[in-house]
Amino acid sequence: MSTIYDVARRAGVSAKTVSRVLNGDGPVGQQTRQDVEQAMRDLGYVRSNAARMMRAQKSGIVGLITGAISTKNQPSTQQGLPDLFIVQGIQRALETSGMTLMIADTAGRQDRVPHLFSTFLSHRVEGLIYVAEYHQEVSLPQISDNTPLVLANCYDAHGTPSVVPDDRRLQADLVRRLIVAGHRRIAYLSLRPGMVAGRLRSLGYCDALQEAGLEVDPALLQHVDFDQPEIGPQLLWDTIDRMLRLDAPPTVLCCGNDQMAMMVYGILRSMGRKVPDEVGVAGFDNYRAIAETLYPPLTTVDLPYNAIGVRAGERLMQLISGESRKDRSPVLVAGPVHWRASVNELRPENVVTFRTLREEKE
Amino acid sequence: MSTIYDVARRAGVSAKTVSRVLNGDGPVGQQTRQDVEQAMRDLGYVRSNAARMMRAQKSGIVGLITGAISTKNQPSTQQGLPDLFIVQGIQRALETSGMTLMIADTAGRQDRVPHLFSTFLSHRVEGLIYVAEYHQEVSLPQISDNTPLVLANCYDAHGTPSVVPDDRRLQADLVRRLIVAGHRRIAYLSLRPGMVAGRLRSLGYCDALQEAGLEVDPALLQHVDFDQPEIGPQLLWDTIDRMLRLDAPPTVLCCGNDQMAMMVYGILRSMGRKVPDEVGVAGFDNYRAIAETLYPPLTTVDLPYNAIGVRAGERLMQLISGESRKDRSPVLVAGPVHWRASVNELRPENVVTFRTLREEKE
DNA sequence: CGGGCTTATGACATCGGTGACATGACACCG
DNA sequence: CGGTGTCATGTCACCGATGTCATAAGCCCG
Repeated sequence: MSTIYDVARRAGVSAKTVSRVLNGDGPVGQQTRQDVEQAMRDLGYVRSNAARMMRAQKSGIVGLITGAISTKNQPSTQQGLPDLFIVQGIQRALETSGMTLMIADTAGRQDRVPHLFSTFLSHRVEGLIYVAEYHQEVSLPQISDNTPLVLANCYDAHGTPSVVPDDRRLQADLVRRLIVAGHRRIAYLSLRPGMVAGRLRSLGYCDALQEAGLEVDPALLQHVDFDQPEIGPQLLWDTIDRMLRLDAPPTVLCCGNDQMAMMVYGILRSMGRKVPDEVGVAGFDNYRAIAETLYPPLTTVDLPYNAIGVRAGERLMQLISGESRKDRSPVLVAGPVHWRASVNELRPENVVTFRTLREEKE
Repeated sequence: MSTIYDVARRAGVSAKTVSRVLNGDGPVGQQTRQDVEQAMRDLGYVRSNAARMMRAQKSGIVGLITGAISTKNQPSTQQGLPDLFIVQGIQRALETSGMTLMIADTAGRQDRVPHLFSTFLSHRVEGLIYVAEYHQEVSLPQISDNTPLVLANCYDAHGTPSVVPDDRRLQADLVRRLIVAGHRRIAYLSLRPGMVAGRLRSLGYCDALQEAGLEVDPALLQHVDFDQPEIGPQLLWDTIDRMLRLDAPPTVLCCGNDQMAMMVYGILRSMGRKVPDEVGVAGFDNYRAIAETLYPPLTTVDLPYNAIGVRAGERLMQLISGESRKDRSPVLVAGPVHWRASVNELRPENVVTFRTLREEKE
């Protein structure tokens, strides 16, 4: 691989002049510039980042740590997929700034994180992003150095800058939309409350009902460990069966996520219930491979992992450039509701806008 | 960030001695070693890769180019997901060798590839891997340099080392297993023949039938553009309807991939056909989020993207270390059949082993 | 026409780590 | 006891790009 010296020799100038052409700093004569550029082309010259960075003390590298890539095919759940979208968003955000992304993977072992941090520091990364597989609280080793760190899809107790999905608001938005469509008996099949997302989404469900002046019926708010290896489908079956036998059964089942919704489709059909005519189904995530391919397509809400990545990337760039080191509050990201054929709009006379509902209430 | 000189001063030795401790090359006295290690700990020293590489002319970095991360959420299909598993596999393979992975994304624009190559070369990567979103032939710009390149999930016309899924064999394995289960009328709903995978899988289907002495009935081998935006489901519906109305209808529908199988589930149910009792369904990919969550769970074959990544990583390491530069044939990767509840084993009297079938034939 | 200014270019040191080589202190051996 | 080998450590140059300062030519202006 050729160096500026090779280029300099070939162009008959000094190395410094080549450097000037490369960086456009000092003045360079018209002819000289052309000669140098020609020489670079002839030699297929590519500038060495390592040497460059040694002087500048800037690597142009951002480190990304994730469990995404490896934990994902162990559990059968879809979990871990999101990180990839987040990673994509981060890439997009960094692209603009000319940073290169270096990715490392915990391979599912949290204890490797310190080692990965260290590897990144040896590359003198200018910033770090930690991406979690699902919305959660994490506890990372202190990075001694003053390398900025941003958490994506997670947060910690020290107030490290973070970007997380606004699960509560998203679920509320979806439920509001169901209410607008005329639904009043809305069931919620929640994820384990041990999961942050499960808790927040349940809260969002309650928010929307209360805003509309509807009561939260405990019989319609159940959590189901649907992804338990053997018993999961059975638990889900039982819960749905119980709900549908209520005197006032739900007209729509809100599921903790799209994957649960897919399982619910199968169960409802095995029960002989038609979706959406007998009962509607809604998901969460807008996991398109599922939501759009299911029959009928699934009404769900977009958890914009991409946007989370973009925001995390932007946040990091701010920190690197020294701006806004102060702002400590986590960034919340939301997305749109996708209304598809899995939920009916109820008969017009029942359909009132949300606004109307609130006005009635007042 | 501290340097070896800082460490050296603190430990009261020369920089070279610190270097020796770091690399364990020359001999170092017991006490000296301890002093140096202590000093490194005190200062939180992390060695600079840039400086190290300038001397050694080794970056310890491997470049990875993929469209995976960005093209994936544009089309609604599941396409692009595989790359992530491949990336994971590559990570695993490189981990052992201490290489760091640098990832760049085409952001869906093929024309950015040359630029990405150049960025990587400026980091003096020791090797490159190009990962395609789906099994295909690609045509990449020549990398002038002698940096080794491995193609994963794709191949080119120049015989660049590559690792691809053995679609033909995988499909044949699955169909063989169906035959062992007693099925004789096996339909194949193929992906577009424009796709490499579609062609190869169809061939594999034929292979298995022919091996078993069964005839390939053109009425049972159809290709369906199931992921066409509007008409896809309709096309699929028509094709299945036609097949099921045959005098000798198929007992099992083999789908081009798991996503098509998911759609087929919905269609069969809307037709009032029970899976697996009236007709079986089989997929391809073992896309677990779908295959295991569908009800009933889907019989499919594992397209081991992970393994493709691992093999690609290993192949690259071989090339970097100079071994086996000669071997030009692509590496084919296969995986196991996953037998689940979506296909029945037919009545015992019909069930003959594959071996028996062949023997009968002879 | 000489001083001051701009433009174009080069010489050299420097970043942090490591290879090549040198040095000094012992130990071992004939 | 001198020669030879081994161990522990240091000195110095060098990798490639770039910041600092120097130099040289050309030009403007009083």
